[in-house]
Amino acid sequence: MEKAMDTERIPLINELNQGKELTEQLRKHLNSFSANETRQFLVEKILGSYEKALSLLNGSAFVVDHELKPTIISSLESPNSFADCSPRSEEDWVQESKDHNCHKEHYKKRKTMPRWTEQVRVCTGSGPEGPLNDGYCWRKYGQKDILGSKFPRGYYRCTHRHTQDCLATKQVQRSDEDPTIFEVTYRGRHTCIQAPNLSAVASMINVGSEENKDQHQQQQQCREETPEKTQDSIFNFGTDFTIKSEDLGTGDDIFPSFMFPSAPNESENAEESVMEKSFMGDFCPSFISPTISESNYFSVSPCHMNSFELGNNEHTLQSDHTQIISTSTSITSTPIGDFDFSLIKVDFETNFPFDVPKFFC
DNA sequence: AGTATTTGACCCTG
DNA sequence: CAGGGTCAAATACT
Repeated sequence: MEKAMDTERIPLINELNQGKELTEQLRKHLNSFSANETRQFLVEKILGSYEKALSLLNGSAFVVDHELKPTIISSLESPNSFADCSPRSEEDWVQESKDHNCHKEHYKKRKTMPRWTEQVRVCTGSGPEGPLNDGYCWRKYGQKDILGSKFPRGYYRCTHRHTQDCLATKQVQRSDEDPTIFEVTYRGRHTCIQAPNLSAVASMINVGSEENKDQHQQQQQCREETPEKTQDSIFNFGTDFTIKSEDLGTGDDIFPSFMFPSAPNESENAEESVMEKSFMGDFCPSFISPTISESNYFSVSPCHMNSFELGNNEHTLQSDHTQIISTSTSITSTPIGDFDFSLIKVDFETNFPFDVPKFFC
């Protein structure tokens, strides 16, 4: 009896210890000039570790095998290292279940994938743009009319599903009562490494800088932006924005995000424009993760954004706000309260380039 | 030509 | 069995 308990607890304790160690390492990296990728990797690892611990607690079948080896950190600068030590992705079990022609198992596991919903309100005069873009590149793979809903539900999966075995998906459903509200349901955590988005922001600050060319190219792979659009958007950064979160008790790592306001858009098809044109598509998901203060409310003074107002941007976006109405209504993952908050903080502090001198006024 | 989206069919769950 | 979620061929776009 006692032994059985131990066999369950030991892996859990190991995971938690690992999370702690990783956090320590992350702290060290915060004080150094480590690459954002390194820090982001650590954050991913930490989250994975906690996630695994949670699934152990839940007895969940959601297995994320983050095997952190001490040597990994030293090779973090190599992008390949991410792939090499990437967690055992959900794709793996999909593949497994395919291989064994075991669809039932596959669906069982799919059911256990972390899932949470967020509502995004788009308050623009001419049409929504940007709010559904959470910093990741999504590819639409289906659309379905839902019984009782006026609007069809769109199904999206991570663009890097095949290249990086990232199984994150999301569903976008426009609200019946208020068409300006989009209900976005996320499933699964991103195991992919997306473009170094914050670096991209930095590169946009240093517009034209030669060394940032690659980053621009990489962003464009996401097919979300033309450089002009991106620039436009970052100017819009200058208006104030807020992050509001009511419930972040999920065990997942994406923490779907608030959006910065972006330029008005004439498009009739809200969802399309939202998915394809918004600036945030290339913004760092970690940065846009809601960093929650005690009051669950975080805002950044426009003053802090002034450095982005580089040009004579005429957009007036006071009414062009995107707001997360609510977040993270976790369905299958266990709320973890304060525990989660600390992770969010780590995430934010780790990725946000506060050390970029130009970022602040 | 390569990549993304659309859409009907298929499969699973409740 | 109905409804939801995913697949994959066809189509559109760049």
